[in-house]
Amino acid sequence: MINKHSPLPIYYQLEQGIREMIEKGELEPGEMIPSEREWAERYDISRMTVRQAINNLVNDGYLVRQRGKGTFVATKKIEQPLKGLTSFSEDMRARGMEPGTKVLNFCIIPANASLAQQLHIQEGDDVYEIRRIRLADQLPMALETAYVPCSLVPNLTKEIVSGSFYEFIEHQLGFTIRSATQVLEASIARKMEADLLHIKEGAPVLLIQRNSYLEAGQPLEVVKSIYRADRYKFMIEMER
Amino acid sequence: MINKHSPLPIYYQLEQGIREMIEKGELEPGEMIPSEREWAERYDISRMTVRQAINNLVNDGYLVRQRGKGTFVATKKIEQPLKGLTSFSEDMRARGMEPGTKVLNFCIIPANASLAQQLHIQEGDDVYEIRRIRLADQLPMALETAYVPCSLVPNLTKEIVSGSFYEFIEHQLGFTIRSATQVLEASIARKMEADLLHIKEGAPVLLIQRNSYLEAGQPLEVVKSIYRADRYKFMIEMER
DNA sequence: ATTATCTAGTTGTCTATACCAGTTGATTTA
DNA sequence: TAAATCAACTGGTATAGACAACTAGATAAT
Repeated sequence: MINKHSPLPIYYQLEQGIREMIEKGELEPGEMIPSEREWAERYDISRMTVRQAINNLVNDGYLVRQRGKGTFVATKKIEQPLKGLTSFSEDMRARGMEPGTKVLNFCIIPANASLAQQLHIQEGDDVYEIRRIRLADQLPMALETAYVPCSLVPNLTKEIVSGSFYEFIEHQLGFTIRSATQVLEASIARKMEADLLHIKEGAPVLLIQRNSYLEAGQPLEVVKSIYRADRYKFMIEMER
Repeated sequence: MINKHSPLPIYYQLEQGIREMIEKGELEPGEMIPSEREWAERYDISRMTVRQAINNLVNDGYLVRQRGKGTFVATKKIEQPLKGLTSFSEDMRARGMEPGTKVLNFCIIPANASLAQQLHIQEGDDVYEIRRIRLADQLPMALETAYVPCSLVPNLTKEIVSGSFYEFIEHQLGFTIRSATQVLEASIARKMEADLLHIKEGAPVLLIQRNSYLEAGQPLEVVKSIYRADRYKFMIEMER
């Protein structure tokens, strides 16, 4: 595994070797790998050199160190849980409520500078503006305004957005949403929003902006939502 | 900057010191920092020890190495939109602000039913109750109440929680936080909270409850925070 | 003037060694 | 039997030194 006369650094050769063993399953998750001193002796190299290899693998999440015990193959590769990346409809069903939609407005407008930048299009390009009230068990839950480039979805209709937009995107168009960023912020309801959500002016609301991206990082949509704070909590699980 | 007889590792002291210099602007982005040999000579420590400190800062995105030329302050701080788990201190630093803490209250109380259930302990078992004001650039950012089982951290002191509790947990105790759940909710500030946060009664606030778990799923803490909505947005990135 | 070389600086790699600190299980002691 | 001690492991921190690879600027040779 180690060639001292290779132009490649020794620590790098060892690092690659161990990584390969993990990926091939020769070292199983949770298994203890040979100790640092053992590697050093086996290949007649310095323990510090072994540490450099192992350090890199620990930083990459392949290995976990435990002082006094040993170094172990990480049980889970550092991967983001896809939890939380759900549509409004799925979200509501998961909460045991029946999702619903009322379309307030469906039109095509030219993108302003901010939208254009976020959607990776030119300022002035056509985008759909979709304003909807999202219901849960027939009661208002959120006010939602979505912006989608017309070029991506040329044949969008008001009928489609009356149901689940995500289901249409994923099942009819075959697009896959790869990633999303969400920004959450607390605020208080203004008069118009309060009326639509059936709450009082000044009542707390949760603002959520979601930007969704397809495979190659292509932006699909920008969605700004206003949730009733008395009915909605945002929950997220994180692992590392 | 370096105290050789401190219980804290030398490389760690240096790492903190350099990070501070960057954050305070004493070292500007793009600027070359003193060479490894220079640090070593200045504090009479080994160059390898200096390298360990610098390595960590490079991994954290604070510094960039250039072989043959030197080591430089990174031009752009990697904006890490809470991709993983970060402490309040890390979070604030990532936002370019200086974290701070003011301990309001530090005491031991018996766990009520809800806490006991969440922390996997018996009702009535001792837990620390730590109430702190978290500052960002010397201004109140959040009001935080943490509950930690005394059995897990028998020797917690007010001094420790005046700094970064997470750093203590991970560095001193060797615990690793494996996962966490967070629940976010919008609300409005009550009188007392408003006073402590220097905002008006009725102003919007973001409530965040975080439950953190160690390796085997052992609950470490329950933290309830109240963030000023005018200063704090919660951002999350998701992939699948 | 241009080119080549040298030199002094940087980081990168590697060694051999030392001791500290935590874990575990065997051994001794009470 | 139970508790305390010990010994042999583990990774964590730190040292001093060596040479390689690379960079930039000064110097020498053409």
